[in-house]
Amino acid sequence: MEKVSKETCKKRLKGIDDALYAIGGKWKLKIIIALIEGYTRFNEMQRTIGISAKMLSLELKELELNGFLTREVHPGPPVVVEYKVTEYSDSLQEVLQVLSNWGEKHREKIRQERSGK
Amino acid sequence: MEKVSKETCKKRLKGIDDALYAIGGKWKLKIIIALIEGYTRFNEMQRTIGISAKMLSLELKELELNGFLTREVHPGPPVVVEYKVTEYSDSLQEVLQVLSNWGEKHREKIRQERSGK
DNA sequence: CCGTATCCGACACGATACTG
DNA sequence: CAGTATCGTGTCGGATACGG
Repeated sequence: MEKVSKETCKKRLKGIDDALYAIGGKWKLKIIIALIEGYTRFNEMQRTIGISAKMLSLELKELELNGFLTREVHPGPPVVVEYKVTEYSDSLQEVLQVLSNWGEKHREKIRQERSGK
Repeated sequence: MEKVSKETCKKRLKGIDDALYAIGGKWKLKIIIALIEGYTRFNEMQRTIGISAKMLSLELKELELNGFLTREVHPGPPVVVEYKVTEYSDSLQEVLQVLSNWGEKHREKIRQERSGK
């Protein structure tokens, strides 16, 4: 012990790799949060997340392809487009929770360090 | 209910934002894993993670500045440089575990979908 | 062994304008 | 409202070479 465990290390690295491939980047997790919290419309999400239309459009397509959400077009008029999370996105709830909590605590730590100077 | 809860949404978005700022990107989590698993040397980590010397050097500096690791130089000869995780990095254990597990399951899901065609 | 320096391409991302 | 098109910029990150 004390020394490197190559197997578990490789396994964890691989897992992180796969996760980042699917949900890495600046926007994907945020979009999924917005969807989970109930946002369904394009412009609504754009404002909430603070993302450009271009990026949102691109990311939504990727997320749909990967099974995280569905895109429904309700013929109008007015035509309405709704984005909804799939059940599969629920598997991310724990990830979201843990990561968001950590980020919150981390921010708090940074804040204290700066005021402590 | 059913409708958007703006408060919790904003809070989660902010948390994710802070987290990604500190540990986002392609390499930081992987480096921390390698350190936690016991790797301490530069070249060792480089090979294990599959990262270029340039990026590893850059990321190590950032991680040190943010309190995730320490850099120890043991005068030689031969001179030995060791990188070690700080206690604070332990706060990431849960994040790492959850994310890595999710990634593993996700990969498995993708694999099955492809073979199922 | 532990890096730094330099060059370079790819692309992530933003801003803006425009369309049905 | 829900996007697409275009343009421009910065950063990411690999390859290579080099130095203590």
